[in-house]
Amino acid sequence: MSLRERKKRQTRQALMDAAGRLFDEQGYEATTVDQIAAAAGVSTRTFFTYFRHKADVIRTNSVERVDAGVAAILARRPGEAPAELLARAFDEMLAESWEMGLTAGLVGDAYKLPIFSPQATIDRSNARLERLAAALVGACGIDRMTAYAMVGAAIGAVSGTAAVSMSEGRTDEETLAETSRACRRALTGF
Amino acid sequence: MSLRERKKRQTRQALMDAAGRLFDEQGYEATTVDQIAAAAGVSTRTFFTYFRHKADVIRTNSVERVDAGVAAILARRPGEAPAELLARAFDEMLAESWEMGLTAGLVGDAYKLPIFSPQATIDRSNARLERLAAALVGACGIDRMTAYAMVGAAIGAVSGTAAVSMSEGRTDEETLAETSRACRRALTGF
DNA sequence: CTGTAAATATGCACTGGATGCAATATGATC
DNA sequence: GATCATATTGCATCCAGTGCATATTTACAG
Repeated sequence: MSLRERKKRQTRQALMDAAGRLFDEQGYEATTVDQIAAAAGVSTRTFFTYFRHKADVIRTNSVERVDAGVAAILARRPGEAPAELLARAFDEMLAESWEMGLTAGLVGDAYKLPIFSPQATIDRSNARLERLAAALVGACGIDRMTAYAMVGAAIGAVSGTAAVSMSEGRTDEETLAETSRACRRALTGF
Repeated sequence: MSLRERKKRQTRQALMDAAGRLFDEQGYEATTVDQIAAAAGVSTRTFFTYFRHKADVIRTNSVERVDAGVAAILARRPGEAPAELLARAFDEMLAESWEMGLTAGLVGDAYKLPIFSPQATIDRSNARLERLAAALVGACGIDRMTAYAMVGAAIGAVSGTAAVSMSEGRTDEETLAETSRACRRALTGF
């Protein structure tokens, strides 16, 4: 790997680390991009060459987690039902999510559809939805609509459960178990 | 109703009308709050006394639609299963949503959990999730966690389906039917 | 080692959303 | 009509995000 590439990764990581630390310390809203950039030792302008939005510095993590989910889907066991396969994939993602200490990283800010202008393309933040759904279509041969509905339902169930679980002060382990269960129920019926 | 109250409603409605028209004409992003306020004949600052955020001028509609959903839940038929009840409630909301011409109004920007800072309260935009879940708990006596998971799954399924349906250029009627179906499947199993 | 081209980083100006505050206007009340 | 509460407004300010021009750094050829 070239020096250039190494430096880029280094800067990117420094920004993510600084952001994570500052968000933990002072909360997301209270942290400015200026602070993150300063803590990472680069200019504010440079932050935006690495991340489109302030929130992207978080989502990038989830992108990597979605990789795990996609991988799990692609490793489908012969004959495995789509619902069960997706549930397993979510378990992978959730586990990794918590390992990284980003409690709601996977679920937070999950959707951001363009509300008006039908011609608007789906927001980047929907990339995870799209990737998982596409993998599911490829692995199981189900139709797109169903795949999107399944992934949407799973994310929604996880999100809703995480919200209530955290608000009730559960531990991370409990929350993890609850979200996993909710995800399965969303896919196989309540 | 007092003159004061009437004027307030009038101004509020004028802002919502202006926003809806401008959003339709030029898209959400391209429309500035300045334009909305000007079109409604008030100052920019006044816009923010009526709506917290630019997006609220839309969400207000969806709040009213959630009213319909809550009402449907509260009118539970004796012995009706929670999943079926919630599915019916979503049908009400979706139908009203499309009637109002806000294609993705119900689903767009559905979740916005506070990602970090565990002590942060759930974002207002989750109000609809909370209201529906609370109604479901009250009407059926199921536990909170399950209720949140169900509502989350339903919203997620609708959201995911709407995204793909719109991106494929379906008509509103088709999208409505697809989302309704997806919602049911999320609640009763894929 | 040096000069050059490409990629990166930075500063600066500017737009747009959002908030706080103080001043002003308007409806309610007596 | 005087007075009080409430709305409205302008203004200053903060922060996210973008465009553009400039400077700095890396890659690479000679």
